[in-house]
Amino acid sequence: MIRKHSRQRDSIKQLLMNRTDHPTADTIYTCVREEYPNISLGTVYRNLTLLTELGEISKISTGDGADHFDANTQRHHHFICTRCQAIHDLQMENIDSVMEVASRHCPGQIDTYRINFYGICEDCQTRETDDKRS
Amino acid sequence: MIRKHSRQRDSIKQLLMNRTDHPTADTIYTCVREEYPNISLGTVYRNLTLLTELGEISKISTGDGADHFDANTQRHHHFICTRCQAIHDLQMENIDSVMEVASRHCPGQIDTYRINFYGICEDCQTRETDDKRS
DNA sequence: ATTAATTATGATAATTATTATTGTTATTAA
DNA sequence: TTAATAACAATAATAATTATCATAATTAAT
Repeated sequence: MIRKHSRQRDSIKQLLMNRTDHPTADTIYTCVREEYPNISLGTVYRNLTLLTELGEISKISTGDGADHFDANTQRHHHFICTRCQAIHDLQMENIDSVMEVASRHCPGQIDTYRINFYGICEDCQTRETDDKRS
Repeated sequence: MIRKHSRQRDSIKQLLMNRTDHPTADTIYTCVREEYPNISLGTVYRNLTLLTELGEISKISTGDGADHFDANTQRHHHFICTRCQAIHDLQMENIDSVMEVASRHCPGQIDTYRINFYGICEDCQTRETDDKRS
């Protein structure tokens, strides 16, 4: 299955590399349309799936609506605000030891893992304080 | 918002408490229909959402298709087979230290976290070996 | 026990997120 | 330049979930 180059795919990947939030397919579609007004949402999905399979980007499922995408493929985890749904990258020390702990009672071979941390982000906390004040 | 009791909700929760796999709304619907043949899929979804909000059950999003549900509300994590999609509960030692590690660079207050471990389960590994043999 | 108030239900329509189909266009290698 | 084919845009289809609404079940007060 030889791949051909495509401007649309490049544009999608570039967009994703230039931002640290983690847009959904639909948001990416809206943005890429500024460069390619005729791009189809199907093309966005197709390429996001392809790039994910190739390991060039990764998919984040928060369990709340649409999937999000991330061009940072190094192992890292996410903090998800349960109020505004924003997803923040979490820079953190290596904790692969959790894999070993998990392995001890695991009915299978663990290849990888993902951690989602949930809470209220600083912006929402600030906003809350402001709201009370006014 | 006072709640009224409902037999259907009881049945859904009971079903979930009697099994350790983690059925989807649709599977739950099929099973509960044996007791309540006229129950509607909407009722299943409504009650699963309600029970989740009340903290009596929890929702598992694997990032692959439909959400799954779990009546075990104690903090635990999951091993997801990337071949057969089975979800296994992972009994494991307390690793809340990861929250502290994460907190150090986290732009907000962490309330909770979820870990999904991914890999091939023993059943699928065995099946693979058998397939090669035959 | 009867009634009144209201939540929950079943049936079904609507919505959201995503994938599949198809005829056309762009990319690549010869 | 052309031939082969991957990728495209447009759009239909599907899957998962939520919303609507008239009726039934539950609860609290008589």
